[in-house]
Amino acid sequence: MTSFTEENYLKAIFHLCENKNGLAVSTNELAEITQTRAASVSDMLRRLSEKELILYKKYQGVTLTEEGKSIALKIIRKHRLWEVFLVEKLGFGWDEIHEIAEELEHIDSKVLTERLDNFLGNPKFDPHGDPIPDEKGNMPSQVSFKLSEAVINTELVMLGVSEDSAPFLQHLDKLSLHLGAKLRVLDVSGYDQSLHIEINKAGTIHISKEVACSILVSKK
Amino acid sequence: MTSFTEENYLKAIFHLCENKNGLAVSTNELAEITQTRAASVSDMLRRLSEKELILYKKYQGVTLTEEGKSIALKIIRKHRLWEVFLVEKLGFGWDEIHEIAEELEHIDSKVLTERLDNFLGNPKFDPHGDPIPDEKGNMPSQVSFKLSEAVINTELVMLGVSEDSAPFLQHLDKLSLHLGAKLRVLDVSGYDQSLHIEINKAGTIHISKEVACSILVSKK
DNA sequence: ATAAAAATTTAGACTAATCTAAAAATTTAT
DNA sequence: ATAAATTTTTAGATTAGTCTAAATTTTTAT
Ligand SMILES: [Mn+2]
Ligand SMILES: [Mn+2]
Ligand SMILES: [Mn+2]
Ligand SMILES: [Mn+2]
Repeated sequence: MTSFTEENYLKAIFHLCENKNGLAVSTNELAEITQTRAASVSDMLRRLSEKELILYKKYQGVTLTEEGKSIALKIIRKHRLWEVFLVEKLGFGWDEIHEIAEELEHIDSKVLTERLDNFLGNPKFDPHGDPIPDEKGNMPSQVSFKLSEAVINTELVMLGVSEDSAPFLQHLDKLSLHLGAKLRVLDVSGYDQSLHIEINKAGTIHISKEVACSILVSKK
Repeated sequence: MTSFTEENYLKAIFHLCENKNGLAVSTNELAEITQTRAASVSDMLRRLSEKELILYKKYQGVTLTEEGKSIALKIIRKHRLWEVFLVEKLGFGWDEIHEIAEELEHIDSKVLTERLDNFLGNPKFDPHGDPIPDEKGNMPSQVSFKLSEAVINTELVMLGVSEDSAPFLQHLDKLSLHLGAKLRVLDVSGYDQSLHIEINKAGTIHISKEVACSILVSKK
């Protein structure tokens, strides 16, 4: 059995690896993301390694074994399914769900997960646009790029966000930037790289480079 | 903050107290219900007492303080709401939900609980007929008595069960004994006190005294 | 009223998860 | 290539929750 804590570590390793294209994750990175000290991480890595959930060479960072990856994907599946539930069924905003899903993701019942998935209509993406792995851990793929890298005047669709802090998501809400919105970059400032964009052919707004970097889009 | 474990102890004390009409609960009773040893219980009681969640005098048993009771009722509220969700929304049988609800009841989010309550239509009773406390901890009350104590030939409605083990509930399923069923006791055996009962004016069955003792009914 | 039995608590030990401080290894800069 | 800085690990301690075995208290039976 994997504990609540072990599951959080595996998930953190998975996410960090993902952002680094498979490169090994460092102790300090994990300490930061799990809100603990490096010493605690070292100790946990030793234990996860004994359980063969990670590949770990002292001082050389860590990656997941197949089994570790499989567990991480199951947690991520549950996290994202519960997020869909919270938004679609209970009417939560996308900025309010992360902490609750952090707890729900550890509920240990295969049949519950599969029934929930069905109840929700087998969604492929969560409310932040993140892909929901299937029972076997396969992620639906979706080609997307940062809004900040879009070609001017191209028709775009907003598919996701790469940050999910509440303040960021609330900021997007204020600007009416929701998943599915049709976007078009009208202009990029030469001074601060802020973007002037059109939303749903209706109005236009200005957004900072930082915001544009965290918005994921595809060509329409 | 109360831990997962502390919450389970408080809930156990609440339920045991309930069955004894407010009398103090013994260490051994708690050890049995929490699946631990008496020594572990003693230790936990010392800690809960320090937190002023229970009234505890060594060797004299334990009762809940108002605060302890309030926490226990919040957990029970969540347990029963999640049970309704599992049956009404996800299609689980009443025999499959207890263990899952044991985990879900510890999810700590007031707003989640209240939104779930609304989503479910503010149910007053769970799938086993047990009352769901409201936000303030008030239990809806319902007068019921054991089927084994019913007067012969009276019209009855099945309101709940006082045991919720899967084998017992599955046994009731096989006999088509569901909440809301209209029952009538036709006869009680002088030999083994087994009952001959009519269900929904449709058919009749024989049930043992033990089963009849765990079925709660009211006059129609 | 004593002794035996049962229930409960204490003592001492263990594991998981964490911490701080110190030691060791690796990386970076001169 | 060596020293300095940074990262990581180890050592030793702490807390929650559990256990077994022993001691203590309460209850029951003679
Ligand atoms: Mn989590
Ligand atoms: Mn998400
Ligand atoms: Mn529980
Ligand atoms: Mn129930």
